[in-house]
Amino acid sequence: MCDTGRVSRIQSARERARAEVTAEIVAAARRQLADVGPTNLSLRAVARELGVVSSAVYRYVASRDELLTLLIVEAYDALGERAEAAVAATRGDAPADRWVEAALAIRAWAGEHPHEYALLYGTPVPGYQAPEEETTPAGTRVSEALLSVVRDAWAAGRIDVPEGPAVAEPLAADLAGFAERVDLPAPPTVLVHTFAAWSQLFGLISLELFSQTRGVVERHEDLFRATATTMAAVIGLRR
Amino acid sequence: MCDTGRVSRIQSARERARAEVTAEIVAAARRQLADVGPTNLSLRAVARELGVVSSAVYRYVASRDELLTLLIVEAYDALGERAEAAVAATRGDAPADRWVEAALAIRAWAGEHPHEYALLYGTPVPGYQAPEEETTPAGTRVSEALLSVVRDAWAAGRIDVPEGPAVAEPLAADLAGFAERVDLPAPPTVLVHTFAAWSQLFGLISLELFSQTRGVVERHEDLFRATATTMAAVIGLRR
DNA sequence: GTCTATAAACCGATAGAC
DNA sequence: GTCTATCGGTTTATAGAC
Repeated sequence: MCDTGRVSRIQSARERARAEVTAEIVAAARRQLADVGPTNLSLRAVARELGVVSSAVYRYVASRDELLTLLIVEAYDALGERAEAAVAATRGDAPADRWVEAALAIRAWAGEHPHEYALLYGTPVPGYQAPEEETTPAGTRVSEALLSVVRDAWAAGRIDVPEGPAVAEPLAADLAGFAERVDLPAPPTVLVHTFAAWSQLFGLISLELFSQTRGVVERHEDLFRATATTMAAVIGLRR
Repeated sequence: MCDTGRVSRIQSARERARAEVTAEIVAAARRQLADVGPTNLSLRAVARELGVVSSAVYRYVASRDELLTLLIVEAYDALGERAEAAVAATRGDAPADRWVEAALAIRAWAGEHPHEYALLYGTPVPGYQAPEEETTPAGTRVSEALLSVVRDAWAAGRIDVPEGPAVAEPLAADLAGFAERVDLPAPPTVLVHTFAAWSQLFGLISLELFSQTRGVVERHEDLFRATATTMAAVIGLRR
């Protein structure tokens, strides 16, 4: 009993050390991401930066792809946390304001971590397939945070369902399934608008970050806020 | 006179041959794009595919980066042409329908050429800076085609300017400058909505193509059409 | 768990013969 | 304009000594 206690304590110390080294490896990889991009991420370069020979790294990370997966999960979690914090901090505020604040938080994170954002929402790395079981939970957090704003508003009766043509059938059923899965019992129209707002948000961030708005406009943040506000209104979120 | 005529005819024949070979090189590069991505595009592999030694390719293309530029311009032109065709084909139709058709055309091209779309609107290639003088003219075509739908509608008085809060000042001036540059004398609100629609369009395409909508919904095209229709209404385009 | 050493590839770009 | 040959780098991943 006492023995197993000591053993497990020793093992956990070992595991802690292991986790620490792994964290250093991921940190070095994150720095590397910035100047070579995800497809040229190199285990050797990571080892070099850590002042260690490449084969040593293989004791902690099985392959280049696994390192990539670690980076992706870490980034999804960081972004998700940020979005969740923004949503939590605005509990009780007007739904439209909550949407805009969440959108701004996501954009801010993207601006601070452009290469990690690109890793998540940019071009997929050729030849790399993210293991869904590991990345999906983390990847869902951001969108779920946004969705929770709409869910809360709907539950509180603070969405003005717009008039307009009903959503036609093949899509309506599809959206009903989605509504059930995410526990958001709003009509299809509201869901379509939510998808529009969601894609607008990531769309503008990507266009900004990937230099498609250069020379078009100067006040990027103001424009972003204005479009996010527009989309909150499109969903019908009250202000 | 006769001599220079012959010489120039010979030279032009030579130039034609040169252009033909260059086209083959670009075509091979385009195929390569699909399985290694833009950052790992390799002059050597292109040469290999053409059954030629790598140094031979340098007679036609100065560097790997120049090859990338050729690919980008080609892709921008193809997409631009497609969008322009959709806009031209719907001349006289309801503005809202024109927007949706143009959006669908862009999405269709992206679906048919995912890797080229990713080259244009995905993560920038690290270490590569596109020469603006060469890529900008081609790159502008798509957005200009979309913008022309709004411009035509505005000129014809077929945009319903929505009520709502005025655009605040630093942004309003910025947008006024944009309006002037693109010759679209619409109020700031309309411009904000146009930007929202534009970013929504590319946003949803990117999210689809980069596998961020997997497991969320099935009827991707229907959803895309619905959101594009929504955004046309947001701009105020009549139907 | 870190090291040396190695295998077996890959790359961009250039020099110089033909 | 295509070839051979070369320079000077890069990579993933493994084997085996310590």
